[in-house]
This record gives sequence, structure tokens and C-alpha cells, in this order.
Amino acid sequence: MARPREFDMDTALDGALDIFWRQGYVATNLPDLLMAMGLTRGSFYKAFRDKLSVYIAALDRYDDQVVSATVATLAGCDAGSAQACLSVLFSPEADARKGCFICNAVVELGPANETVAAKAEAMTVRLRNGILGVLDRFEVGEVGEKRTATADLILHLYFGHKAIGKGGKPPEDWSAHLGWILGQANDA
Amino acid sequence: MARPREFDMDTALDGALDIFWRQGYVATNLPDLLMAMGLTRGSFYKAFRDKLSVYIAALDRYDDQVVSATVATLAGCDAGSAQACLSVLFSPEADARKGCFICNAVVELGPANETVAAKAEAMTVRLRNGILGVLDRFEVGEVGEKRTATADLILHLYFGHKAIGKGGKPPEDWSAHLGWILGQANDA
DNA sequence: GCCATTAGGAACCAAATGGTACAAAACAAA
DNA sequence: TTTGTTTTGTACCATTTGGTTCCTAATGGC
Repeated sequence: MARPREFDMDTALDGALDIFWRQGYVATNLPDLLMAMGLTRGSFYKAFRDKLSVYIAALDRYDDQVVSATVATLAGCDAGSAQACLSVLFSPEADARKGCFICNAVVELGPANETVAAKAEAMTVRLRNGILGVLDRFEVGEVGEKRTATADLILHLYFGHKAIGKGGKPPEDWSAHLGWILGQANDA
Repeated sequence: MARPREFDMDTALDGALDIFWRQGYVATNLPDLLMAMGLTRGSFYKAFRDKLSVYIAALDRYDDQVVSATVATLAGCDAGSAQACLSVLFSPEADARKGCFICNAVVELGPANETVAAKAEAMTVRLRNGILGVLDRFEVGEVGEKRTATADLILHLYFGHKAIGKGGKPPEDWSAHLGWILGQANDA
């Protein structure tokens, strides 16, 4: 009935996520964004409302791809210990300088944009629940309150780990620290 | 011999630090910055080179004021345990939504500005050494390698704590977690 | 092959940005 | 009081920004 679009929506959003993740919102101007998405101005504004809405779409895509994959890995882990399952959160990454997109979004747009702040908060909760699920599965910490505290602790550590990574420190293996925390949670 | 400046340099820099810390670099336009610093365009460009140089001056001021105070508190702490001394890093703050200026700087300008990245790195090292000093003083962890790893762990936790705070979660008391980590470091 | 409909592309635009120029004012020394 | 110097404030400017317009091209149903 009409001319079909030539670009692939998922590919374009992946490109947007990558460059926003890497450079942030304002540091990515429209030409940069268009290049990363592989489309031109006309197609861009035909398919999306504006730059901010694409950023929010990238945030959603991060949720669908990265956060979901992480949570699924945590849930489906068949390793023998909580430490082994949770270590996926701290494994060295190819491009650690990108940091954590959730943290980046909170820092840059969170204070000024309620939608961004809310989505970041939701993703944070998803991660926390994923961690908590592992602790529950392995019965780390006897009582519920202690478990949630431990989950929070690991979540904080995760964010800190990502923040340091964005700062440029070479990624290290932090799984040993997990052992400490989990061991202590069981002892207490 | 000439007309003296009417504004106080330290007060102006404090204002710049506050608004940059709170809003970030790009979200703070020149009128905002001038308002926060309490001076007008002419005075601004007479006293400073440009907006970026003021941001970097604010970074230095953060180092001089906040980081130095934290390090000094850690060094001068006469409490009876490492946990008590280190808990200052996690005490609830009046305005947690500002987050950690080091992390904010790394996220927003670090990837594009080498000076900012270097200064942030230097402050990170200062904090780490401050933590390490406490561990050394209380002989937490038998060997040096273990101590530095523990210091890194606490530093990561600190950054994560600040990141969560900027996200808007109500600040909680995390000193208990310190106990776990430190206890485990001694046990291992 | 026609035609309605939509994508693609380039020229264009208004607004906001950081930064500059310059004149007036305030001060200190002589 | 005069003079030289520096601050202050306002008007102005060039550039970059995200966003719009509008024309052309391509497609699929009839």
C-alpha cells in the first residue's frame, strides 16, 4: 500500500543505545545520533518524535536487552553457589568505559526528567530482585530482612563497580569479594 | 590603585560547585551559573576564562573541601574500630540527590575531557588511600594485598552508595554492612 | 500503468547557547 | 581633583542546536 521503511528499527535502536550509553545524552548531537542509527534526518523524524523520545526508547531497549539478560542469567544459573551465580555481575566486560547505562541516565537526566528517573528506578528494582532471587534460592542469610540487606549491598557494589569501570580503571575480577559478603551473611 | 572586585572568590566558587554538583555541566547554562555564583557576565569573563574552566575549578574545590575533609576525618578518627571510622563514608547526608561529584564528573565529562578524567581519578585515589590508612591503622586484613582489596571493595561500595542516593532512594545507614566486610577481611 | 501513501533527503529555520565589546562606574594613588 | 586602572553591567554577536518543510522517490494495491 505504501513504501516500506528501508531501515531496521531494532538495528537503529541498538545504534542509539550504544552511542547514548557511550557518550551520554547532550554530548551526542543529532548528526552523531543519526550516524549511529544509520538513518537520515527525514527518516528519523518520520519514525520518532524527537531526540529525547529516542533516548527513552534506548533506555527501554537497555531494559529489554541488558537488564533482562542479566536477570535471566541470574535466574537460570545452575552453578552450585550463590557466589558463582552472582559473579556474572562483576565479570570483566569488553567495553567497561561505557559504564552502567542506568547510572549514566540517573546522573545526566534523572534530576531533570521524571520519566528517565522512573525507568532507571524500575530497572534498579529489577536487578535487585534478580540478586535477591539468587540469595533466596541458595538460602543465603537466614531471615528475609538480612537477605534484602545483602541484596542491597551487592547491588550497591555492582553500581560502584560500573562507576569505577567508566572512570577507566582496568576491570578486575571481584568475585572474591562476593565470597566475603555472602560468607558473612551466612555467619551473622 | 584600581577598583577592587566586589564579589568573594570562594563564595562564587562554592556556588558554582553547588550547582554543577546538583545539575551537571550542560544542564547548567550560563544564566544559571551566574545566578549561582552571584555575579554578572562581565565579572564572570573578567575573572574566569570560560565555563569549562570554572567547572574544573569547582572540581578542584570539591577536592579541597569535600575530599580533603573526608580524608582528614578518616585519618584523624579516634574511634575504637575501623567500622566506626569508615562509617563516615556512609552517613546519611542532607542532600543525597546531588550524588558524588566525582562520579557525576566521570559520567558526564570524563569520556570527552582528559583533565576532568585525570582529576577524578586523582580524587578517587585519595579516597582509596584514606580508606586504606584506616585499615592499616586497625590492622584489618593480615597482609597488604588483602588490605588493598578490602579498601577497593569499600571504595566501590561508597560509589555505589552515592549513585543510589542520586537516584533518589532514601538514604539508609549502611554501617552494618561495613561490619560484615571488615569482619570477613579479618577472618579470611 | 495509475495512484494513494509513505520513506528519504536536503535546504531551511527559530531559538538558545557560550562568548565578546564597550561604555560607565568605582576605586586608589598622586 | 585628576588620572590610570580595573570591575561591572548591558548590549550584542556568531555558532550550534534540535526541529520543520517540502519535494522527490519508491512501493503495493487496484
